[in-house]
Amino acid sequence: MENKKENFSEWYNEIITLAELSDKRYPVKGMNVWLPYGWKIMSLIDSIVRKAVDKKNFQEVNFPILIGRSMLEVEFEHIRGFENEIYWVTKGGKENLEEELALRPTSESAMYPMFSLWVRSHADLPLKIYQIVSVYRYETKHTRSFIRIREIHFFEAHTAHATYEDAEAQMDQYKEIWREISSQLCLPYFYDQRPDWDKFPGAKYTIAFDTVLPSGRSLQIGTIHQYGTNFSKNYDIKYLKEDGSFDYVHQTTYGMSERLLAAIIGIHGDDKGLVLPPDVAPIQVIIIPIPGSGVLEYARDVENTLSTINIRVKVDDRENYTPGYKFNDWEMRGVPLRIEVGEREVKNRTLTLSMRNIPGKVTIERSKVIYEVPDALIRIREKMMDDAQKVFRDHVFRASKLEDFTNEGLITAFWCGSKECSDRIESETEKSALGFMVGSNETGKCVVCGKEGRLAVFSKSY
RNA sequence: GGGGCCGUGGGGUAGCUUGGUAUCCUACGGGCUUUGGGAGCCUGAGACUCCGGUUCAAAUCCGGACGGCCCCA
Repeated sequence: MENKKENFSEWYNEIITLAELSDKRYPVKGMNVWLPYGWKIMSLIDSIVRKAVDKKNFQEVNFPILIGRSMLEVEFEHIRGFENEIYWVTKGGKENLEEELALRPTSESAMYPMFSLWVRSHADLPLKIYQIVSVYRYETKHTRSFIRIREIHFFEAHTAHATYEDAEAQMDQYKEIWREISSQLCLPYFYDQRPDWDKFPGAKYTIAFDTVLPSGRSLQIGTIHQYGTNFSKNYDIKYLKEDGSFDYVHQTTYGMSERLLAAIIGIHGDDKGLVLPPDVAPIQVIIIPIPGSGVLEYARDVENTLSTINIRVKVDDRENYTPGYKFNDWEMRGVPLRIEVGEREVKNRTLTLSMRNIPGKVTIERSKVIYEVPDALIRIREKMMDDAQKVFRDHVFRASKLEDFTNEGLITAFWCGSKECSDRIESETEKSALGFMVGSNETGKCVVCGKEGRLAVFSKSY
């Protein structure tokens, strides 16, 4: 196994193959074959997301993958932001299509013509929907599993509101949703308001959730966008107000992808392999029987008990592998909690527990398993969050001048907000502006030009 | 966008300079045996990315396609 700190890129690739998350041999560039274990983790991430947004009254929908050229090509900056990375379907069988069809790169242009039909009056607002689907982007930069791919597993929420204030309140609610999701995935982050030249095409403004991987490069793991009326004016989404007049709706979106999985792999993994947050572990508890009389029955009994309290548990009863092999195997796959049972445990009515991210083994009484196991899973999650926060803090550096931009990681510094100063920083340090740090009111002199600026975050990003 | 490196069983590789029999590790099937931190022995199956060229003969040399990796903008 590669060394994670020294050789992050190689380590990352290797663990994806070893843990059987995806099969990289598919012969079309940028396409990911999800293997059962990887897909299960992603599905668990999706269900956490679903639960969090459902609670806020979002409704799940599913739009078509194909978008007519005329729907996409409403004349404004949205399409120009994507035109270089759209896959086009130009033929049906042997015939050229009368209107070419795009594989959605994101779904605004698919959804908003329908929004225009759905929204009649203020009583239809707010409209809050989401979908979890594949979107397609013809990436020209080199692809990387779960980080830069051409078929993206995409969560996208879209809303429409009567007023800008309502849309702003939605932006705050997104942050509340993200706080819940990120704590279950144990992911630390900054909120950065993207510079105008880097915001989502068509948006009024974009706030990104940025984290950092052990390579020192930042990874955008989520974005929320305020559209104002930019899209509703182009897609004609109007509603009848109480006073009888018409007005355009104000819109927002929220996007995330399998980069969440990339962040989990990169941030929590170690030189033994994956470390999965209990909430997304396909197997939360693995029971390893050490062969002996009565052991297997004892193990299965514990498995049944844990199943009844909805723990994802499995007995590894493979006969052709030694316990030592199984220990290493499941640690590599990131299973949070292991229970060892042998004749010793059977005789004493005990269980031996080993937590993936906490050294040592502890012995508990068999009769207390339904309390001890959930408790251990909580401790594992808390430790993961603490460790991740610590590493994140260790990768954030404060700079007061350009010469301080030397560290591998996120740099915080004052910046006037101009493109010229950001370009200068990029050419001299390879790091570019992720944007102003949201939530900070600190002001000071721009590290480049010396004009009045605000606290911003810089990094080399994926 | 520009430049460089590379494609050999499922994975990792040797062989390529100097053309002729394809190496090892691992994983996989069968058998015996073992099992409290990656056991051992026996045995079996499995590969030169594709298309074209040179040649008596191509994994090896030449051209192209496809795919992968890295660096710079």
